[in-house]
Amino acid sequence: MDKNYTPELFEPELYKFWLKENFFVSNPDKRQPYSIVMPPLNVTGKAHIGHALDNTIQDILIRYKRMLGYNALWLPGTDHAAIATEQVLVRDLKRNGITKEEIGREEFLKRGWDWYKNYTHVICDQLKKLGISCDWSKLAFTMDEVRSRAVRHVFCEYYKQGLIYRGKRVVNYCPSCKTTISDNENIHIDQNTYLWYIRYPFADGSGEVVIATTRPETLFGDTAVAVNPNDERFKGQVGKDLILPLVNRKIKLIADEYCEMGFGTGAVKITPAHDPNDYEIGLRHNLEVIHCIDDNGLLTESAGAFAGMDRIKARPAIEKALMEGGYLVKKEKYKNQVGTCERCGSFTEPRISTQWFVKMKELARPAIEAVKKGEIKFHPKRYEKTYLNWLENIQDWCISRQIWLGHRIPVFTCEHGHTFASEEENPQKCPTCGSEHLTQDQDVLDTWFSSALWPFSTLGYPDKTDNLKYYYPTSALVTGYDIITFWVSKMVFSGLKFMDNVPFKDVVIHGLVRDIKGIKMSKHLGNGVDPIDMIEKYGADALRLSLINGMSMGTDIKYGEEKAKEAKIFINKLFNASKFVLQNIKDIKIVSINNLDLKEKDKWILSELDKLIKSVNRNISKYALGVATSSLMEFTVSKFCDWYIELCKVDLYSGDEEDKKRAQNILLFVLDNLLKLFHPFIPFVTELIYQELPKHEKTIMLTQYPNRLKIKNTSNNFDRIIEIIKAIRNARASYNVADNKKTSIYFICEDEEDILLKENLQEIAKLSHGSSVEILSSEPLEKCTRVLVDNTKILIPMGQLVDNEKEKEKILKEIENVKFEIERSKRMLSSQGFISKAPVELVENEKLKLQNNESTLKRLMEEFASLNYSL
RNA sequence: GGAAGUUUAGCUCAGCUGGGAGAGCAUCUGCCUUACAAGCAGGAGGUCAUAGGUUCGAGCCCUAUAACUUCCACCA
Repeated sequence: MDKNYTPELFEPELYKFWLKENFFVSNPDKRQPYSIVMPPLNVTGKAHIGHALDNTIQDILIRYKRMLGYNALWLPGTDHAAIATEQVLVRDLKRNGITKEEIGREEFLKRGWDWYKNYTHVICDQLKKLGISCDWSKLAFTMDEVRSRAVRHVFCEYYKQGLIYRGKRVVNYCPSCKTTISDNENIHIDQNTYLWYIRYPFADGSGEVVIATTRPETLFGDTAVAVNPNDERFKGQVGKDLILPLVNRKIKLIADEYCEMGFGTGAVKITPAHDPNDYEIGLRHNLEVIHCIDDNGLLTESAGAFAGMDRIKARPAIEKALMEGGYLVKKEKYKNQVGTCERCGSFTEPRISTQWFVKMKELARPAIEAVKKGEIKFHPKRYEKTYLNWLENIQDWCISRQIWLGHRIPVFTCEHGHTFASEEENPQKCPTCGSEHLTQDQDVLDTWFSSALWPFSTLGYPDKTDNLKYYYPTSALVTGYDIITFWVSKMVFSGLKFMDNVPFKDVVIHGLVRDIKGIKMSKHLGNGVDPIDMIEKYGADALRLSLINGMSMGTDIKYGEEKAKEAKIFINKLFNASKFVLQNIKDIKIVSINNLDLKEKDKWILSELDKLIKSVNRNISKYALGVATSSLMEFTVSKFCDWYIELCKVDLYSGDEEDKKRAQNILLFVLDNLLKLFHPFIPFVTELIYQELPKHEKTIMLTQYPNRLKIKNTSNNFDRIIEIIKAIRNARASYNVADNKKTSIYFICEDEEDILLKENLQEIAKLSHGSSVEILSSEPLEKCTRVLVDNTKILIPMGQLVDNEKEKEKILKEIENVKFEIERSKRMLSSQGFISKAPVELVENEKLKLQNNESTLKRLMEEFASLNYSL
C-alpha cells in the first residue's frame, strides 16, 4: 500500500479488476433476487451531481444486498431523450444552413442513431468512475430492438382495448421546439405584465362591452365574449353581436357560468383555439375555432395587418392600433403566471390540435390501490401524497409528439382509409382490405411512454424471459421527488396492467442537490458542481461519502466542494489507521477471537463494534444512509483511532508476545469488519485495503456483510478507564501543562483490589502523559491537583504549579454540579406521577444516580475540607 | 387557490417508539507523541422559530402564528 492516500491512482485500476472478474454480472439462480433498474440516463450531455447522488444510493443498496447473499442485479440503461436530442441535431444542421426537412426523415433518424452510438459511452464512462456496480452486460436503451418491441406491443394492446384514442384537445405547444409538450414540461413562471382593458362595441351601436385580457394578441381568434348569466348589467344584451376591434368581425355576446361576476370587468373574450377554458366554452356554445397563432408562433392571416408578426412581439403594435382606434380603455400592471418550455424557455402556447391520448381513469385506479394497500411503499412515506394526489386527479395522457426522433406511433392508414395499429415494425398489408399502400402516422410517442415500461422492458418484455420471471417485480426504485408524478406513477400503472404486478416494492425518494446557498444548480447560473471534477480532485469515494453523509432521504442537499474535501480527509484517516494496523500485523499468527484471553479494552471495542454493526444494518434497511455513514465515521475516528489504536500501542511496542498477539488479532478483526461495513459506501478504498489483509478473499464485494457479531464476550467496563484518562487530561489542561511534559499519576481507590485499574495502568500512562502511575493507599506528600472519578481519587503532582484557590474553585464547581443533580433526582423521585407512570428501569436508574451522587458529594466535601485544612 | 417540507451551535446538518441537546466545519488554547499536522489533546459556543396545549416528563405529539423552500392547479 502506498504511503499516501491517492485515489486517482488506484480507483480506475480496481474498477477494471471488478469488470474483468464479472463481479457485477447477475443471472437467475437458486438464491433470492434483489433487483434495481436504473433510471435511464439521458444520452445527451454529461453526468451531473444529481446522477452521482442517484447512482451512489443505488450502488450502496446493491452492494449491501449482494454482500448479504442476495443475487443482486442492478440493470443500467439509457434514454433517447427525444426532444433534447432532436434539438441538438437540428441546431447542428442549422449551423450548416440546413433544415431537417431538407435531409428528410430517414436521414435525420440515421443521424440520430449515429449520435446515440457515439455518445452513449460518454455518460456511462463517467458513471463508471463513480464505481457503480451495475451489470453493464445488460445495458438497455429505450430505443433498441427489445424496448421498441415492448413499446409497439403495449401501444397495440391499449389500442385494441380502446384505451388509446385520437382527439382534439388544447395542449401546450412550444413554437420554438415545434412540438406539443406535456404539462410536466410546461413550467409556469411568474411574469410582470399588463392587463389590457379593451372596448368591444355592439354592432348596432347600442353601447359596448369592456373586457380585460393579458393576451391582446389572441383577440384575432376571438369568436365570442362571455358574461355571467346572472349579471344584471348585461340583461337583454346577451345574443347581440359585437364588433371585434381591428378586424371588424362580428362576434356574439354569450352567457356562461364560467365567467365570474366580480372578476375583472365581468366580461371575458373567448378564444377557443388558444385557451383550454375557452375551448370548453366554445364546445358548449358551438363557437367557431379560429387559429390566430401558427406553428411558428406567428400571427396568422386572421390577424389582418398583423399577420406574420411574432405573437409576443406584436403586442406593442396591437396596443398602438387599439389606442388609435379608441378601443383601449386602460392598461394596468398585472402579475400572473405563464407557461414556458422546460427545454428552451420559450413561452408555450395552449392550442387546440389533434393528438393521441391514453385514457387514464381506468389505469389509475389499481395504481392508487397498490400504494394504499402497501404493495408499494414510499420512503419517506410523505411522498405517497404527491403520488396519490396526482393519480386521483388524473387527466388523459397526451402521448403524441410532433418530432421525428423516438418511437413512431405504430398506426397505419391504407389507401382506402382503413386505420390499424401494428406490432410489426413495417406491416406490408392492410388487415382489412389487403392494400399494400400504407402510410404511418407522422407523430412519435412521448419519451415517457417507453420509460413507463422500463422495469419490465429492460428484463425482456414482451417475451416471457427467465430474467423477467426471476427479477420482476424489482425490489426498489431510486429516484428524485421531481419525477414521482410523471414517471413513477406511469411505471406503476403500466406494470400492473401488463405484468399483473407492481414494478417495484420500495420507492426510495431522494432530494435534489443544490448549491451551497440552496439554489438549484443550473448551467445558466454556472453554480453547478461537476462530479467528474470532484472525482479527479478528491476521489470517487470522497464524492460518494460527501453526498451520502448526513443526507436525509427526500430532503434537498446543499452541496459545495468543501464537502468532498472533508470526506477525503476522513477517508485519509481511515487509510492511515489501516496502514497502522497493516504495519503492525506483519508477523501475525491469526487466532479466532473467541480463543483469546480478552482484556477489558478489547471487550470494550468489540462491544462498540457490535453496536455499530446493529446500527448500520438497521439504518441501511430504513434507507437512512446518511445516519449509517455518520455512525461508521464516528466509530472509526472516536472509538477505533482515538482510543483503541492508541491503547494497543502499549501491547504492540512494550507488551509480551501474548499481548502482542491479542492486540494484533483484534486490530485485524475490527479493521476487517469495518472495511466490510464501509464497502457499499466507499467501495474503492475498502477494496484496496482489504486486498492487503493477511487473509482475504478475491474481493471484498463478495464477502459476507457483518450483520451480527459472533462474539459473546463483550463489555463496556472500560468506559471507566476512559473517564479517568479524560479527567487526567482535563486536569493537566486546566494547569496549562503541555502534552510533552510528563507527570506522575497517583490513584487512591476505595477498592483495594481494583483489578480494572491495575490492569490498565500502562494504558492510562500512555494516553494521559504519565511518567509513572501508582496506586497509593494514602495521600502522597507532593502537592497535587486532584480529581474524583466516581470513587477513584486521582492525584497529579505538580509542585509549585498547584494553586490551592484554583483547586478549591474546581471542587466547589463540582459540588455545585453534583448538588444540582441531586436536587434534580430528588425532584423527579418525589413526583408521584413519575414513580407510578415512568418505566421501572428509568426509576431505578434515577435512584441509583441519586445514591452515587450523594456519595460523590460526601467525598467532594471531604476533599474540600482537607484543602481548607492544608491552607 | 390546494398540498408538502424546513426552522436545533457562527456555517452545514443529525437527533430512534417522548425519558438529561449531538457531529463535522469554523473559532480559541496546548502539542511535529514513530498511522495520520489532511493530525492529536483540551476548551468556548444552544430560550431546539414563536405562542399555547397534551403528558409525571416535549427538540420530538397536538393547535395556532411567522419566515423560507418546493410541488400541483389556475381567472380573463
